[in-house]
Amino acid sequence: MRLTTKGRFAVTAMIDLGLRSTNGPVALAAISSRQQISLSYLEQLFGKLRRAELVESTRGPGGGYSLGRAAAEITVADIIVAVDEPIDATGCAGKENCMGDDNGKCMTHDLWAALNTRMIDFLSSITLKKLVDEQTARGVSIVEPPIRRAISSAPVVKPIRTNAPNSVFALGDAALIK
Amino acid sequence: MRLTTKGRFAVTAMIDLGLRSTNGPVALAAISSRQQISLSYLEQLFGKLRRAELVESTRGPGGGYSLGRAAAEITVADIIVAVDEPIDATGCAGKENCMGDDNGKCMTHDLWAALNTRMIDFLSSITLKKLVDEQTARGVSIVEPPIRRAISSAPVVKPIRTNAPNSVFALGDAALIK
DNA sequence: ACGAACCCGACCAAAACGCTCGGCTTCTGA
DNA sequence: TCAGAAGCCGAGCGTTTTGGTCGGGTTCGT
Repeated sequence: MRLTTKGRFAVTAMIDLGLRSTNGPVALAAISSRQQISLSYLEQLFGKLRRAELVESTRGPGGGYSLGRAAAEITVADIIVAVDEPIDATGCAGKENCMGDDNGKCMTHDLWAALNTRMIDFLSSITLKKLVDEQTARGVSIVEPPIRRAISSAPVVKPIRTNAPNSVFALGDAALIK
Repeated sequence: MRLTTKGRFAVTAMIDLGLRSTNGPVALAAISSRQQISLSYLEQLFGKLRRAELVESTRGPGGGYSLGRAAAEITVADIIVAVDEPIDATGCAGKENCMGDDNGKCMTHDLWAALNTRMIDFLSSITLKKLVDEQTARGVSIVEPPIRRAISSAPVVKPIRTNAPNSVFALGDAALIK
């Protein structure tokens, strides 16, 4: 269970999807412009999400992505596990041959097993539906005009974003952490 | 709030420290050989931990590190925040000028603020004391001979470890995730 | 058939990860 | 007093991850 911006992007996109997937599939380009995530990056993320069967795709014009199952059945843990590679921090990769000098048992292994399951349990308790409801409660306007051949203006604002993994500004977190 | 092996190493080392810091400071070399973490890497981590006042250092022979305050007053969140760089996943780095096409409010920002605080709250609820107690309950033998000029053998086993951030084997997680 | 949308793989720069190395300061004990 | 144990510190290094671009495809509605 890793926790990076990648998983955060995925969760954000999934919420966006959950907010407007009531009437037909949602195109990635729409999510891209709304959430300011690069389209190609979204494609990668949704490739994994689709392989994890969290979303379904419909190709061709008018297509896009829809939720693979009910929003109440999708948890944050599902999403993060789907997009992030698994890590092993035990030092003894699952094996039991790990022992220090004086203590004959590997401490790290069971420790992280415990903490990891706690994390998963926690993030599994937060469903996508809960997050979506929070957003609608906060009054996010979901207009999504049922397009169907009506656009000509709105020349697709390219999301400007440096390729720096984390921005120099962390002031958003300054209030959060501590 | 990022969650990588870095923070895991730090927590592991802090538990090791909490386990044996009852009688005097603990040398990093001891933690290194027990937990199989490179000494120099430990030095970097403990540099940050010291600057965060989670540990105190005593120099000179017989020196080492001890907890900066009671183990019950140190949380996992404290440790992780101390060693990991902060990240910003909001897209709008704390500012309010972020708005999509149709919705005039930034969704991502408050969303991650909420989820982030939830994570912090959760990890803040786990104290170092709790983890240390779990370990002693599981019967970790803490012998730590009060050395004082008595070593000549035991030629400091160099911790072998690839410099791969996460090992190829993730079987430890296979049982944990899902 | 045009084009909207998903699909996919290659590639890329910057950053973080985990670690090494070398030199330094501080302090203890013989 | 002085060797050595320990913390301190910064430069650097190879690899992986991150976030992204590009170019080409395959479907499929209109």
